[in-house]
Amino acid sequence: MLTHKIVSAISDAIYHRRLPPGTKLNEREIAELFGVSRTVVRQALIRLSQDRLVDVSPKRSSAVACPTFDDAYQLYQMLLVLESGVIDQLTESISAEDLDKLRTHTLKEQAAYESHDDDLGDKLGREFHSMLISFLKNDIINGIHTQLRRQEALINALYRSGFDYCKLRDEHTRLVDCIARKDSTSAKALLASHYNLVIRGYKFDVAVPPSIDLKEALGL
Amino acid sequence: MLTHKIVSAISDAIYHRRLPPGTKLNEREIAELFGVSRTVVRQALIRLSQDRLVDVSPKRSSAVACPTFDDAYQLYQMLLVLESGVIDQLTESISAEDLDKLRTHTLKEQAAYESHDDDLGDKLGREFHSMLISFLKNDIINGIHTQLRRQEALINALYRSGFDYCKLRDEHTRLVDCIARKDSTSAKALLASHYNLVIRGYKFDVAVPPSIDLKEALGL
DNA sequence: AAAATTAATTTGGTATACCAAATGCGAATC
DNA sequence: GATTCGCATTTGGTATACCAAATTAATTTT
Repeated sequence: MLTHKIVSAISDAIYHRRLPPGTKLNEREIAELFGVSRTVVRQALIRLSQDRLVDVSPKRSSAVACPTFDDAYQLYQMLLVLESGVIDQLTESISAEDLDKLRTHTLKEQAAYESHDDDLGDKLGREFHSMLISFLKNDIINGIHTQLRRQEALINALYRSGFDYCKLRDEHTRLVDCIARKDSTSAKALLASHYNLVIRGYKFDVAVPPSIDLKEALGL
Repeated sequence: MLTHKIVSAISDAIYHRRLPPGTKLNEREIAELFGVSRTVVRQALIRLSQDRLVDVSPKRSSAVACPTFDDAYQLYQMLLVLESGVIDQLTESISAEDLDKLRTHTLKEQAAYESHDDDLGDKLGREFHSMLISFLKNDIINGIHTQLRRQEALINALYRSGFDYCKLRDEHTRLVDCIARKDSTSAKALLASHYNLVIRGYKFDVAVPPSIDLKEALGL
């Protein structure tokens, strides 16, 4: 299915911040870039808009979504709600192996931090949350979570300034400890302050994202 | 936008169990029923498939989704996770007016039960959960929740046998009490047993849903 | 008569064509 | 010189057309 190919390409480009928020997505242009018809592109844009990755207003050009600051708040509230609920479930049922996986992961995060590899640390930090969710083995929850993370990428592209990676990494380690001793209350409190920290790291003065060459951003 | 019209019509028909799971959705047939082109129908089906309301396999006719029993379990786990997280948030911040709204609603549920109006009781029972979620005023969470409830309708159509409305209604009342005294632990325990009860009410021997006249089901 | 094979028809995937609304640009006006 | 009006162009919404895969029906073969 060609549609899927285009959805992946665009959502990947958004996730890796090659397509900044606000970028106009002209249907004919994209169709030509991929060598397909507008029909397919249109279907792809519909999917992406349902994932809140692109804004589509009638008779007006679609564009990479520009989440407001309120959108960001709501997204992190949703992530908090979701992961809190997951932690409630996991503290009762998590296996020893899964706990080990989490611990191993936090060690990797620490290593990335110590070698000052910010991109890697960033990636690992996100993977930590995905890993946590995946332990529930619930496809619905996993799907929704990855969808939320894609939106987060968009928000980061807009609002993120420098992060305090050390602090975040440390919180992941402590979170694992809470889960290990089945202390879901502390775990959730930690999670809440974690996300608060993330939001606080945002800058309000949004720089208008530079316009971008579509062809290059999509890797074509 | 014609697409939206068709999405609404189909998802409404599914939600109100006029379109049973497994119903074949022929693109040309639907196009003709609505007096539109297949292009539009196809776009609608893509949206619906992303909401897990229709299954679409390549080169094979789309059909109203037939969730497995495992899908049902995962859905209720998701609902539990989501609503647990919401309750965590609400117990800290719910307003007196919102609490009143909940209480008023449970009274309505009781009235419906006493007058043996099962359909109304069912409707009110679902609205209770939606109301709870809506108090967070988070569009993302609301959107995902309504999407989940649509899937639930599909599951009910397949697996539901008789419900113990009395018990469910009573649990809603007790849930409100827990929230009122900010006892989120009990509230969540109640919610968990609530959903367990729902699942337990399901019957395993799935009757093959009767085939249906599309035109009638879509109200055309 | 049952099973397998093939021909006919249905049906989904994609491309192209057409229309109308929106955008952009240039000229005319104040 | 700034603003506004109107025309040209772009661009999204929908319909139609064509192809290939899948389903069904028919036919043949064992």
